[in-house]
Amino acid sequence: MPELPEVETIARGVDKRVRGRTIVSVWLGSKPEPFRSKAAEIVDALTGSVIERVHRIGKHIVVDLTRPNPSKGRNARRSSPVSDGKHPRLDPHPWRGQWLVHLGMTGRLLVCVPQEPLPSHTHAILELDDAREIRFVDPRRFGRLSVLDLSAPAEKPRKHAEKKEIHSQGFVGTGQEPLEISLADFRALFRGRRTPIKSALLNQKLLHGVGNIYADESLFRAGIRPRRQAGRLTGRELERLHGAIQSVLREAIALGGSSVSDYVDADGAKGFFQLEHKVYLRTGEPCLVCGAPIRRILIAGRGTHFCPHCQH
DNA sequence: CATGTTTCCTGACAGC
DNA sequence: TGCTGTCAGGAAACAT
Repeated sequence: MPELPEVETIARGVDKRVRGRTIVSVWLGSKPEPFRSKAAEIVDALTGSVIERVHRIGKHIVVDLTRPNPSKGRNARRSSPVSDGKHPRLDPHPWRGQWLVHLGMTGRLLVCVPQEPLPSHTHAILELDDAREIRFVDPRRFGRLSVLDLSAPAEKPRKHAEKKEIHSQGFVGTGQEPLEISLADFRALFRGRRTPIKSALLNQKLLHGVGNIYADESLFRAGIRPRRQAGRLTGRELERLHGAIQSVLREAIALGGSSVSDYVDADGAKGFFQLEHKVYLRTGEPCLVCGAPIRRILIAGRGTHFCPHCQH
């Protein structure tokens, strides 16, 4: 299941491969679940657009798009410079947009040549101008695709804008970045919350990017039991947790993420952080620090792994 | 508002 | 072998 380190790995890989390319055509599958925007809006936003950059915010892959010469009437601008046919000048006011990809549980974003056999559960294909394509594949269909039109008038709030996920400059995510948040802000996130710390870590409106694997691994590293009330952790414990989350995520990114179930990066390569897991999916196995059997409980419907001896 | 529960999906796996 | 049932889990929708 792709969490922050996996999404970061994929975004970097896709960026390296497709930055600067133009999307020539778009195919979307007929299953509706993966599409958060209307199919026509996705096709409109992507077709003919240049991929300026691919990056990560929370668990979302964000693809920045521009289109120097809008073709659709809705996007046309009076100020579009007229090309002289020889010198395609840079438009000072290009159409701008973003393609947002959430991989859910089983989503993949792959860059390959069209000759590569098409996996089943392929929901979107973007043909590029260098005869390669970007494929979105997701068997379980928990993943989501959407587009943002950043050139739309700012007066009328865009979709999701009221949820404060969208800034005028684009998608900003649902919560705070775990790798950037200060200790003071981190502490403030949990103040007064009675929910278990594990649930709070999974809440994307607080921190975004941490999922089940890294919540469990971080709590183990910080020596904190997952059922502890978030608001009752001591300052010292929150400081350990803040450090644990950041070190776990950084190490995982360095190893290309964790390949459990079927996670692969943009090249189809696996990560290696699953070899470093201390508690996740190790139910009944001895703790690597003290030897006590790792326990598994259910919190907020999620399998939660911890060492009953090392975590308090 | 805060928190807990249900729902969506398919592949993997257990049991017969 | 092949069927059926169960389960996992991110996040939105719904309930309390």
